[in-house]
Formats: sequence, C-alpha cells, structure tokens
Amino acid sequence: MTRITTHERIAIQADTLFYEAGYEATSFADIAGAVGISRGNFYHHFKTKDDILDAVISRRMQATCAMLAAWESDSAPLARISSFIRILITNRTKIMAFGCPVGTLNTELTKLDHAARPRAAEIFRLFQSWLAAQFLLLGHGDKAEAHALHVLGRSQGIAVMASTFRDEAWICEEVSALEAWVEELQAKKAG
Amino acid sequence: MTRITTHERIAIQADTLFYEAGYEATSFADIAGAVGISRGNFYHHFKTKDDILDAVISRRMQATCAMLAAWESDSAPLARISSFIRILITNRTKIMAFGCPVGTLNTELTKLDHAARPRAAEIFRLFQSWLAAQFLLLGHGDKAEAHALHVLGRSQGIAVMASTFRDEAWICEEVSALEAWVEELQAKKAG
DNA sequence: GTCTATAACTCGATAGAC
DNA sequence: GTCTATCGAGTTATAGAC
Repeated sequence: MTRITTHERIAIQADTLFYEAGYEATSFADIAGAVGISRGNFYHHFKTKDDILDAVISRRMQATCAMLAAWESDSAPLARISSFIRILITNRTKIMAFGCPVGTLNTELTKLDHAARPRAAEIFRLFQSWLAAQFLLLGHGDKAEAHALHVLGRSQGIAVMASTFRDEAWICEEVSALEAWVEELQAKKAG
Repeated sequence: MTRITTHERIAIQADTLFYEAGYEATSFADIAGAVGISRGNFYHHFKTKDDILDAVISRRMQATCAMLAAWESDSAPLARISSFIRILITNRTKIMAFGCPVGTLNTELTKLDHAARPRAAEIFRLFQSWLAAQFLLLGHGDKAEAHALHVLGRSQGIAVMASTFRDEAWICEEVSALEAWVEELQAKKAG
C-alpha cells in the first residue's frame, strides 16, 4: 500500500474543487482547507496557482489513460465506444451539477486566455485518438478521426444541456441516439 | 434616433466582457473602464454585480427574441432552422475564441451555483420554443420539443469543440451534418 | 534537510463616505 | 467624481518541528 504524499493530496483536492467550483473561483485557502494544511505549507509544494493547474491536468491525463486502458478489456470496438458514450449516464449526477470536467475546464481556460489551455485540450485529444482507434478497427479508415470528433462533440453538447436543464431522461435519450448513430454507421458500411 | 442611457451603455459593455472574459473574471473597474465612467458613478446605476448580470441576461433575452423574430421572415420552417444552425458559421470567429455566449454563461453560473442560473437557462428555452415551433410546422407533433433540444445540444457540442480546437473546417462539416440530420427527418416523414 | 505553521506584504477588488 | 476603507486573493519571509 502506497503512502500518499501531501503533494498528491493537494492535487486531488484541487482537482475536485477546480471541477466543482471552477479554477478561478477556487482559492488557495479553499484547497488548503480541504487538504487540512496551512496556506504557508502549501507553497512548499506548489509555487504558483498555475503549477497546481499543471498538476491537476497531469492527473487528469493519467486518469484518462487508465480509464481508456480499462475499457480495452472489452474486445469489441463497438462496446468500447459505448463505454465512452455511457460515461454521460454513469456520471450523470456530477455532470448535471457541474458539467463535463474536461469541457468546462477548457471553456474556462479559453475565456481566461490561460497559458495552460492547450494542455487541457490535450485531454480531449486522448479521447479522440482512442475513439479513432476504435473506429479504425471497425474499418472506417480515414474517417475514423472525424467520427471520433463527432462523438466527442455530441457528448459535450449533451453535457452542456445536462448541466443547464438537469433532465435525466433527456440524457438517456440522447445517449441512445448517439449509440444509434454509431450503429447506423456500421449498418451503412455493411449494407 | 434614440439616445442611449448610461444604464444601457453599462449593460452593453458588461455583456461583451462577461462573454469574452467570463462573469467572475470581469471586475467593476473593467466595465467602468470600458464605458468610460468612474467607479463611483457606477454605483448610481448598479448596486451589485448581480444586478448587472440580471440586466445582461435581460438584454440577451431581448436580443434573442429580436433575432428569432427576424428569422421568421423566412417563410420556410426548414430555412429558419438552418438560420439557427448557421449562427455557428456566422459567428465562428467569436465562438472559436470564446465559445457560445449562452452555453458558457450557463456553464459558469452552474459552477458558481449562482442564483441567476435559472434565468440564464431561460435564454436556451427561448431557442428551444422557437425551434420546436418550426418542427411543429414541419409536422413533427409531439416530437417537436425533443427535436428542438437535440439541435440545441448538437450546437452546444460544436461550440465547445470549436473553442477547444479552433478548427474552422470541422465546424462547417458538423454544421452540414446537423442540417443533414434535419433534412433526413423530413425525408423519413415523407418516405 | 524536509515538512509545516505563522505572519506579513502586495495588489486589486468591492464598497461606501465625502 | 474622487478618495479612502476594507476585505480577500496570491505570494513571500521567517522560523519552528520532525
């Protein structure tokens, strides 16, 4: 059993707070309070707020890679794509309350014109590459990347509307529609 | 020619700043500076930041109503729906830089757990009702509202990805795909 | 030396008195 | 319309505890 460092504990709490309250709205005092350490101590581990953001983005990229790798246990690419789409249902409570962690961070950093914005966008690229790999396995060739982006875009739209109207049934309907779109792609290919 | 009041000028500048920099990141000084008045003068017109937000939301609702009314000049409901979808192309420069004004405001207010969040969501409802009215004219009966929400969601997804990757060609592709979806609905109905 | 805590500094924000 | 108070943010400095 691994010992968790203060550095990690800060990153974990910051990750949650950045997601639930937003990057800018989260203060050092908030994070320090959540971790249970003093603000002064804080600076021993992170010199600036941007450093914490970098650590949070790194954490999220690692977590994303781990999640995608876990889904690879499904041998069927179609099932893997569904695993992705269905996060919207699995995480519906959090998404209705705070939106998509990746999408909302990108949206916020865009408005702040923050230097870390491109790094945050890379999280999306991880999903895109992984989804494209599945579409490639399904034989969609040079359309794989485009299909991947389409699925990402649709998911983001669902997440935005989910946090706006908080209609659980609607999320399920749209998830089904998106899955149907993928299946239709396959049908067109076969037919 | 109508005289513009200071009250209006503040609301106009706040509207722009809230869109481009975000609600929280925009300070009173920023707005006062943009309008060209002193901070003291400011408090004569708006007592709190929430009051300004209310005024901005009201402005946006009025602007939305005006835009939707203008599109009504197109007698064909299909063309009207296209007018909506094509805002993504018309406003692509701003959307790539700052996202969708309606979606990003809702996203931000959600995280801030702001009291004005439901009012901001009402702007979406204006679009939904209007789109639903068009789908109703096209004979989609009780599916009209759902179709309207679908179009809204797709548009929001495109806006999020547009501000993340800033790929103009992709926006055009997705806009075409969404228009194709609407036309396909019609084809299925006819066929 | 590494980790932690206290305290003080700077800056910019809201707020309000004049 | 200016000027100042106050608060909280990010940050730095210093010093104690392990």
